[in-house]
Amino acid sequence: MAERLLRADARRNRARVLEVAAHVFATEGLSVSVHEIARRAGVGTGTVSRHFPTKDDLVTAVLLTLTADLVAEADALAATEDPGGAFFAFLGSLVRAGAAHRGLARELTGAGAAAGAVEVRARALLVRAQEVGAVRPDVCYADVAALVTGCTTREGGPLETVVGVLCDGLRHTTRPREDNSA
Amino acid sequence: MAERLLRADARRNRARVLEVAAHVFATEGLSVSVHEIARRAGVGTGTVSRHFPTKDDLVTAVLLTLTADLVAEADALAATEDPGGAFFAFLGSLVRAGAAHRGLARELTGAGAAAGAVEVRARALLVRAQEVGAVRPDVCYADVAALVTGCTTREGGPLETVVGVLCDGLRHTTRPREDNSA
DNA sequence: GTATTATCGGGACAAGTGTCCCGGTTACTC
DNA sequence: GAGTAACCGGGACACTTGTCCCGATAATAC
Repeated sequence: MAERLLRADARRNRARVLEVAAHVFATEGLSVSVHEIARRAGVGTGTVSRHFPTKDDLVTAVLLTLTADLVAEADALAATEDPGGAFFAFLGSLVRAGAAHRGLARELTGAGAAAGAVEVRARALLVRAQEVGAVRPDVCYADVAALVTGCTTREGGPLETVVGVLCDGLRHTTRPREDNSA
Repeated sequence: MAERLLRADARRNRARVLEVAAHVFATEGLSVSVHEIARRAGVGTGTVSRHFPTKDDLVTAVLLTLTADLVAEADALAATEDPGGAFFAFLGSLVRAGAAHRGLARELTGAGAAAGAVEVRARALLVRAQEVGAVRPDVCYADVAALVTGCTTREGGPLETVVGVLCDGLRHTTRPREDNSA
């Protein structure tokens, strides 16, 4: 970490830009311009450009702050004794995080540089839940990611219902059919 | 319809632009420029601009050609004697249509001018399926639309699994709880 | 307090977008 | 087949976006 080498005002500005960007991306999507972010953060466009040479760098940095919490939660859940409960709990967290930062929802579950850590954990939780028979065995991570992304697009209402539907659908199983694959 | 007033070449060009736009929007999303669409259609940008004064007009026109089939199917299903089956069948069609035209998926279920007709039918099918107890009563159309949109983002694999998960989750019900609302 | 140097601000630039317009061409009418 | 008007092509324009640069400024070391 070379953060200590930054000057005090530079650290402040960097943090402020990151904060504003997170808020703006969450509420208005990734299409907001860098100029607008700089304006709202009260800095010049050059300042943003220096800390985050590319818009993609800015997006990645915002994603990193988001994924940190999710990664920590996933690791905690992975140590749980209830693989099914752990998976479904993380599913809810993913949806909530995605819905709270709508512009970044797709990137959250994707294989981007920042979200990779989340994906790895989500995959592991899924596999573990499937091994104990808590989640139907025919779904793969891409299926779950797509469905989660969809849930995050639910606007103007509570997320509980969509998450509930999703969990019920993933559960193993509506009607026991334990041995239709072996 | 004033289409008969168009000159022959104008009709041809209009159809060609529409065709190319549908294909391009489907495979590369709405962010493709009008210039690019004109180039691929082998016409000038002015030609596109005249038939569809605004890019939004072009998108709407493409959506209209898509929704026509869906509307017809929905009307046919609405006359069926199995509300549950009708709803789930239409759900599958919606997902397939959305996945085949990824750039327009969100607009398909939305309240845009062109997709309104689809939404009205989907709402009706949902309500009817809920009335006979085939679909859990706590979901609303916005929930379904969000989940369908998610399914359409599933890339590189078969859609059957996600649709299956979605249907199982929506079905009424994993464990009967008929009277928790009344 | 002064010198130094990292950092700032915002104007500038290139690339890309949607939209419009005009001279030329082609299809339809008689 | 000639006249007319609708239509075409693509260049032009205004605008936005991401990125870079440079003179001005303010923080840090001594």
